[in-house]
Amino acid sequence: MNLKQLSIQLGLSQTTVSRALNNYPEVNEHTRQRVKLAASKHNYRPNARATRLATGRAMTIGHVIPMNSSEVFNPIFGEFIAGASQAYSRRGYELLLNMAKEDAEESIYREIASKGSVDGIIVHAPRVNDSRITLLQELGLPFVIHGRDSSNSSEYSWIDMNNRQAFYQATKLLIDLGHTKICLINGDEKLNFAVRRKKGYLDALEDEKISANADLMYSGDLTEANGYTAATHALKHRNAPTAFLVASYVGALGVRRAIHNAGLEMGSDISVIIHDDELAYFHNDGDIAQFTATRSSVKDAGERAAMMLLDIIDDPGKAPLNELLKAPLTLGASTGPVKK
Amino acid sequence: MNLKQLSIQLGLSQTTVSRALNNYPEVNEHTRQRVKLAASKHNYRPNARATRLATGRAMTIGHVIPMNSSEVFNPIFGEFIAGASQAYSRRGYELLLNMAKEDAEESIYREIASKGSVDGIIVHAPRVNDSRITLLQELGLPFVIHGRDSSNSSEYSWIDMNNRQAFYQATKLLIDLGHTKICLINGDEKLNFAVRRKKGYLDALEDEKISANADLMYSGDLTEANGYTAATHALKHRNAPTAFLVASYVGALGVRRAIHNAGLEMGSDISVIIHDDELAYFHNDGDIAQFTATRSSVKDAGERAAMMLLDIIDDPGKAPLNELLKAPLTLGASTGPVKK
DNA sequence: TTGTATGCGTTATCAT
DNA sequence: ATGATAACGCATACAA
Repeated sequence: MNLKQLSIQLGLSQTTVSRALNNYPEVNEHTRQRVKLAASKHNYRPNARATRLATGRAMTIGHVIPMNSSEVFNPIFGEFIAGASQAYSRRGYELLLNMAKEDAEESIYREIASKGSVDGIIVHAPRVNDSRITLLQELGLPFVIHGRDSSNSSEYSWIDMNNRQAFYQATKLLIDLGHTKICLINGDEKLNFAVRRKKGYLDALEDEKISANADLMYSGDLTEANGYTAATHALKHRNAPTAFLVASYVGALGVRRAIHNAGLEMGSDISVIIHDDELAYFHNDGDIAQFTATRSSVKDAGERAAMMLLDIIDDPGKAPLNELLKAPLTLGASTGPVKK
Repeated sequence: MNLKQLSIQLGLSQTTVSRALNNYPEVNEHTRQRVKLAASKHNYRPNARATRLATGRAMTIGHVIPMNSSEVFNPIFGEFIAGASQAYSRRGYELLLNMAKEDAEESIYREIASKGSVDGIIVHAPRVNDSRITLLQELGLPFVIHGRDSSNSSEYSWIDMNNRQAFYQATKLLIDLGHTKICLINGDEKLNFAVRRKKGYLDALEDEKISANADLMYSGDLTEANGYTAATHALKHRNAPTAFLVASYVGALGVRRAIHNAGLEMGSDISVIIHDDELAYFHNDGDIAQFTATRSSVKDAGERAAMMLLDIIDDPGKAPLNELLKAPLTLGASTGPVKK
């Protein structure tokens, strides 16, 4: 059933039927009711392909997720997207997922911009000095970045958490507890968020006159296995750490395994602080949370990012939007004073 | 730049330019080169909204992910979709993600079918006697299910792993090792896959004349926390299990935590077998795998499901496709003979 | 080998 | 308050 058929059935013009369904004010209320009834009776819905051509809007947002060589899908993306999806469905948008291979990146973005299957995109996992940002500014496609570049941060729209502050505060707490050998297990330091976190860690050490030790810093995809390997390695070091600062819950699961394997007890023998993205499959809850953590819901971030983007699309003239989320430090069972 | 402008630039008709770009054989090779050069020079790409209306195909596949009340995004979906995405990009398709609230399910599927923004869908997480299957058959929208209904399995297309067989074999191994008190920590038994796994477990017990004990069976979302809670509870039972059978790696991380908290050692004191979906963030590898496991790559399943669906779309007359994946049992460090 | 004319199913403009 | 007609940007049947 299409608009033409429906209008013939009703003895009205396509125009009137279309207007009735789209709630144009000028249409007679009785007519509107009659049209809507017939539409739902015949299960009519406007063809999206035609609507999109006619209006020039795709009513679709693209999420571009970089897939690196290891082709790993980070659970954090899923959660962020689940949040964004709520905003889209409220406002009649659909979500297109694009898993871009890093090597063909520029052409992928150019294609997205010119083919017109989306009205805007959310950019995930920005790198240090990410070339995508200037590219997207050139292309003129509305976008919001989950994260930031190092500079020029008010010239485009982004949402981010305060990575430096969170890791500064976490490191400070460990130092206050007497720890001086603190091992950082960080995300991939090609990515901007990881660099900011490292800076927070290093700044806190410096403020407390503790010299940083490169042997106690790891960087990589935050998988369980990588967390395990890094922590196991660190614990074998002649100057083994008494505390770990881990950039994700999933990575911390590997750290926890390494600690147990070394015959140590988390919280008493060894302290651990994580950053907790509040993933639904990895709740850090309970009477006392398992891990002391800086927390920030990545699902909320996704929803807010989506709303920002839709606002920008609705009002293309407006200035870029920026939002910096807090990540408060919450105490759990995994931290304690250093053992003498 | 659109087709009209490009064709004027070239002094050709839109038709010829269109044919040249779409590799129609009749167009002069020299003309084709000239057209393609101009197209890439001007960064021209056909407008997807127009192409879709003209061809009647969306070149897009929908993935419908049920979000239940807890609104949880399962990492397994992400991995499956990452696999599917590879097939789509090879064949020029895009991926639309639809996170459907369970309460409005029927209307969501009707809308997907009638609005025409996708050419087919992949259905995730089929339930027991899932009403979506007959609905989709009525609607006539091509679909592939990841999993199966209980019956009529050759009347629609699906890809699934042999859940019953996998869990039968795993249970059998535990029994061979002398375990009789085996605790099942299963997925949500509203879902079909979980029911099949339970059947494998129960069948093996029955074949070995071991009586099943409802106190040793848990069912729910396979989060770390739920795995922990279930295992902790089981270990406090007066007839505590000597082995766990866990339906996912993530759930098993919680089980592992519970075992450690109880002061037990996995592998020697307590055996654990998991089903391993081979998620990238949760590799069960190493010289000796951490967990003894039945394994089946859900990413591969996603890729194969996508290929099946595209084949069905290309040839609508063909009979439904079915594919049953094996999940071989591989030995790891988490199993051993029962302690006397 | 190229061009003309029509159609895809809507929305939007301009009349009435 | 309703209708006729054009426009969106392509693909394709038919003509040459």
